[in-house]
Amino acid sequence: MAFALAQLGAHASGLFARRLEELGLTPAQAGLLRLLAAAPGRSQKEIAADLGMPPSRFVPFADELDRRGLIERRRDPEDRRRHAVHLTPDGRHLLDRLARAGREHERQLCRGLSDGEREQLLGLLDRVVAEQGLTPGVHPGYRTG
Amino acid sequence: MAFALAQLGAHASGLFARRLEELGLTPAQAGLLRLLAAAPGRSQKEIAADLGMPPSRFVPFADELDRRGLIERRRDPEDRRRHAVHLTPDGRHLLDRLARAGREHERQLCRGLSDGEREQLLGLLDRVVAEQGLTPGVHPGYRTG
DNA sequence: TATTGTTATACTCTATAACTATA
DNA sequence: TATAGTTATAGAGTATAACAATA
Repeated sequence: MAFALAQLGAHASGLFARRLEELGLTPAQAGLLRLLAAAPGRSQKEIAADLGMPPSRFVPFADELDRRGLIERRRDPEDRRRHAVHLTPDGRHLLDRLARAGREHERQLCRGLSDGEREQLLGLLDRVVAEQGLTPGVHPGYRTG
Repeated sequence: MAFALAQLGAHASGLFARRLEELGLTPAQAGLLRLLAAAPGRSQKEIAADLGMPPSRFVPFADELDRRGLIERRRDPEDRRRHAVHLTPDGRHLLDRLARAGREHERQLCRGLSDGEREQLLGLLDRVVAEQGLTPGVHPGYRTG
């Protein structure tokens, strides 16, 4: 079972990464966009910590998306050292396309299962997620740890 | 469901990687040991292709395990260009410990499920594996592609 | 001349540490 | 003096290309 889970997890991640590639995004970039939608306007340092990267790496990482007009930094007038990071309208639009890609991805993985089977599988997976002490809806990617 | 699979797959791989670490192995090194047990005596070039790495990378990769006495290269007397790669007795012994670690890993992931539920889950996962066109028992790791 | 294994070079990615500006 | 952001430097890992031995 461990093997089937690892195999399917890699398969699912790989397929989704390919869909992201069609949108011009890496998984990490998509993660930042989602994070900004959920919690806009935070400092680069805070966001970098959430993403598990040092601030020095966040800078060029954000530069790329900034250059493409998907995010923007706004200097905090209260504390001019802080750069609050926000989605731009273009970024929000791309996030919509990303959500659509996610729904198609889900359909692609579930094909061949009946509705009942799909619910049954999801129920069992959720049981294992809980039993393993994982937080539903959050996963740290494939880093070691 | 895609998310739960990716999350659990990463979790399972991460836990197993930690067990391997206790044996002093990376996942790639463990993969080579398993491959040598299944198909001993092949050339470095063939094995490198199976593992998806260029021959130039296989050399230092194998050097490490060679230095630790887990594998050995034997020059093919028929064609002295070829170096046939084999497990040593120490390598076979480590492979036994690896198999034990795998069984413990499996138990750890299945805990909290009844025997019936475990079989049900495994059956559904196998269905998805087949539906997605994956080969049971083989997965390429988390590389892109 | 072609092939196996090896070494050398160059490139990418990343983290740590130095630096700038604001506080 | 301390902190947010940035830039510089250095290290690991990797692939491509050159090389040596054998066919």
